[in-house]
Amino acid sequence: MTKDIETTILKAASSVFVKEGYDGARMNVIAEKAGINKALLHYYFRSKDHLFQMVFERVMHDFFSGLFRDISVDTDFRSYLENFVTVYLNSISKKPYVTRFMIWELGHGSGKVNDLINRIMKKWEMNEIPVITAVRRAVERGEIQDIDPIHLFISLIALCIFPFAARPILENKVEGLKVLSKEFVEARKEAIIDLVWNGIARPREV
Amino acid sequence: MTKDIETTILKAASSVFVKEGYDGARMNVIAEKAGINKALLHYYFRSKDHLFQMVFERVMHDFFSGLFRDISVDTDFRSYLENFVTVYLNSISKKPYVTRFMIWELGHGSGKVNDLINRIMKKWEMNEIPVITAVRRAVERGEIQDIDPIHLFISLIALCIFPFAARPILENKVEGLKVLSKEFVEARKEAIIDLVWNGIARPREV
DNA sequence: GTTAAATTTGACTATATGGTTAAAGTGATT
DNA sequence: AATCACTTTAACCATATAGTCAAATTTAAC
Repeated sequence: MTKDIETTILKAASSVFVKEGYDGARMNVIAEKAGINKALLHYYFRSKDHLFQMVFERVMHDFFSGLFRDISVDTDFRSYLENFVTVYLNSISKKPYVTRFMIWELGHGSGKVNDLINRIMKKWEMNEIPVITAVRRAVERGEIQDIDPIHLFISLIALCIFPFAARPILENKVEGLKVLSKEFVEARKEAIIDLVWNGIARPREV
Repeated sequence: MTKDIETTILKAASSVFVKEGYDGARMNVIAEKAGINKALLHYYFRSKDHLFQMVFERVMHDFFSGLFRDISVDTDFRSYLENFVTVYLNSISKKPYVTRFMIWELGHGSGKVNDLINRIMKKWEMNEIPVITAVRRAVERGEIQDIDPIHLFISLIALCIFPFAARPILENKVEGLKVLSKEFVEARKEAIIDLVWNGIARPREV
């Protein structure tokens, strides 16, 4: 039952890394949590670095490959937008620890995430980020205004991921806000789609 | 010249903490950079923790108090929006290391930032985040649609800060993108204001 | 110019922690 | 039951690094 103990370790390591960060994580804590001792940890995963690599890879690959699969549909842009936002928010709210890893990465040069994204894109034979392609096409088709695809791409990701990344601050400052609650996530979907599609200027509404 | 050497140390510490993060930073490197030795560092700033606290406080207080001052104007919402985006992007692009500290904080419970924001708000006698107030009023005045102020607040911050936070990833994936360049910052301002105000839907444009 | 206080240093300590090792246990295969 | 590979452990090691300290040096006060 080698497979079993390895996944046990990976899960234990995952939870510790998410909670404490890479530097904060202690190998003996991980071992303890996995019900084994430190030497065994090094027997299965050569080093802390290597173990982290495995955990990180597993979590991120899982997340991104699912995401890339689900947003690569070719429809009219309004539907694309709705699908993108829904998929992104569902994914991230189901696995909020992904943002923890993202944040850790951003503080450490982001090499791993960049590699990972490049690998996935190569595997799926994309030579451009799908959102950017979708925006470009929508503009060409005249479905939406002449928007810079890169800025819209940045904006979409920002609108989706930010509440989860900044959760500790938001929940402290906004009374009663629960970012991970189903209510918030649903409201957020609508808010984003509405904002992006319609803006806030008054006239359009009546 | 005590004051002088203290600020010298703070600057050196600041640059090291920004580059290496708290855990990555080494006291002897900071000392070296400040042109003194380790013992002196502890003579002036009791401990690493304490030193970091000082640096963090200085940087963040500087940033936030400037920001809060400059966005607390009461005008029509279109002007408010333009001013907010301009001020935010100018501030953050001038001091990109602030995002590093933010990111560090997000990975460590965010207690310090929360305290700081609370302190500043108390000092300025705010009992609500100014953006939220501004949105609420604009809705009441009928200047903009009936938007949830909290979501718009979240969206605005997200749109502004995200490119700087995710800079390493964005610059890797988007050929030639230089987030800190004047051109990008200016383009970003326009993109945000335009998106928020008008959305992307086709009809309005002609 | 002597004394005292503040400042500065090199050398040291304590400790946390990632990693190693040698020996022992376990179980399948013959 | 002997062999052999795989698994597990307790005890140990090496090292990085925050923090200390007693002595030396500079500065200020009289």
